[in-house]
Amino acid sequence: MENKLIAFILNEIADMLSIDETETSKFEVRAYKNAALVVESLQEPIEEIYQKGGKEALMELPGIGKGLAEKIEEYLTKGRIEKYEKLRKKYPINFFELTSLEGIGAKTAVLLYQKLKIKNIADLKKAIEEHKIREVPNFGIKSEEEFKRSIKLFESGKGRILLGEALPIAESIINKLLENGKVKKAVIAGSVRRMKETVGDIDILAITGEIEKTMDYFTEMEEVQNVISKGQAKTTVWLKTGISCDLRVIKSESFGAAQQYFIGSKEHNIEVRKIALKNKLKLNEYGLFDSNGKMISGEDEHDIYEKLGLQYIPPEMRENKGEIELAAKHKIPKLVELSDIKGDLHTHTKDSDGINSIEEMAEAALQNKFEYFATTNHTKSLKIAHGMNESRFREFFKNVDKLNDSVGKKIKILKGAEVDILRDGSLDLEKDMLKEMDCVLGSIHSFFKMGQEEMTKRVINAIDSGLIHIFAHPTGRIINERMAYNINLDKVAEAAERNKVALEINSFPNRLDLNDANIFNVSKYKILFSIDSDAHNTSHFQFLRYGVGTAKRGWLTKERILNAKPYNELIKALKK
DNA sequence: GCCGTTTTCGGCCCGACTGTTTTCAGTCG
Repeated sequence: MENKLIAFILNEIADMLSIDETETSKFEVRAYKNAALVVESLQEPIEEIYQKGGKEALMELPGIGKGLAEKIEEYLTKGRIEKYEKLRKKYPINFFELTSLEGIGAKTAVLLYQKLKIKNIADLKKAIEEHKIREVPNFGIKSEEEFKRSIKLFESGKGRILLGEALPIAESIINKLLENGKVKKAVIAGSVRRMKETVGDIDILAITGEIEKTMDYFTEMEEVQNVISKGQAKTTVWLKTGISCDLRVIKSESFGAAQQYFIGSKEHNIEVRKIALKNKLKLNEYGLFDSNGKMISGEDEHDIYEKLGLQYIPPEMRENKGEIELAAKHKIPKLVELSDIKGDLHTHTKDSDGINSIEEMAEAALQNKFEYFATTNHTKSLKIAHGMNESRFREFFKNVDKLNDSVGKKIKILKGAEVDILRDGSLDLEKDMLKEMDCVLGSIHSFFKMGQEEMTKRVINAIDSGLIHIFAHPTGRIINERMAYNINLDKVAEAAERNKVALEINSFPNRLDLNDANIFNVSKYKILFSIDSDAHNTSHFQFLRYGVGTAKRGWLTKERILNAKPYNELIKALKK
């Protein structure tokens, strides 16, 4: 797949063009940047698009016209783009590396190259050590320190953290701001609000009558490591947890506009602003304005979308993936909510690798107001997790039966297992045993490195067995730790449709598997999804909100969610 | 370099903060 590489080249061309900026090339730069984004987010390999429809098919893509289609064609047929080669000769700089440092864009990179022959981060490090940066015109000691800090950040690799870490921090900061009394209202914006699986920073919007005191309080919170910038409208701090946090002070008449703007995404906002322009209106973070500059909306986010002729768009959908077209037709689906989830179908107890007993899990499930949950311990071949064999399951289920007798009126406990799908696709427990269970998850915990064909066949074998209800964490990826195994999800979804097997959306913060893009892609099949916590202790039930957020990012409604069904319907669905 | 429900020419999202300067360019979101 050449998409990433072509996007990379288009980005570099944009960087290099931006150096010699005349009035016209400013927009050429934007065109290249925009095209890079389009190519990178394509679901299909661009070489396939080209093979099928040639240059004309490329020109069908948004933001790609004749010129860019020819550049892409040149790359696909000759393996090189002349314009790119020429620019590279002029600027032999590792732009990708240098511009990924905070505070360095293409122009600074070139200035550093022209003055100090700096081509990459290693060169920059050396120049900082030798205190050469401060000798360059327009730079000083502060710039030198800023670059040093950026490199440290880059090398620590802590640029992005898990949603599951960021959201609780953001909520805690908001609570403190509200308790402090100076802040009337505070909300989360940015990628945290959009429930992206990882986030690069935390954005908080607040209304306050006492700006300076609020900014002072914010910069002095115990979570803060150091202050990056501090102003009347915006203050940025670096948190001890290794992420930056922006606090923006908003006037109440602009609060809706600010939310619309700062929730993003950037790509979504650009499209919404274009719609405003088409209607001879202007939209910015302060409000929606008519051609006379009169504010016609701003306090309420819903009202802004409405005045633009758009249905309200849930933050999780705001990625410019077609949601604006749907909103214009008033066809935004009613997405699943956490309150729709009636129970959890993937949980563990201390009998395999969990922490709590089945009794404690039942109590916690009750507190979460579940109608039911399934207890699904690991099976015998997963030794590391104390996987259980048939006789241990039988013993364990006697306990569950007893517990159901006593709490069954309040909550139903389904007997199940997370059964290993072995190398050949067979299952790690006797068939008769599996048939007796209420809810069986199949999952992969071994031989992750199989080729795509073999891995896909292995999983389809398991799905075709008719013995599993849910295929758990379908790609096996662990964010920032382990790549997804190589599997053809389309074929898996086809098999799941055939066998009425649900695909899991595992809510564990470092899994979120299926992810948003996977969900979006396979939702074209007539399958259900199961949003599960994979709880290994009683507090893990709270992870469900991340799974629900991911499902919303994949545009799912509650009708598509197996465990949004009430108990009686769930049982019927599982019997099938 | 892209694009079209005023346009095949003339637009293209836009405001905040910083550093080093003294009026603004660069970067970011």
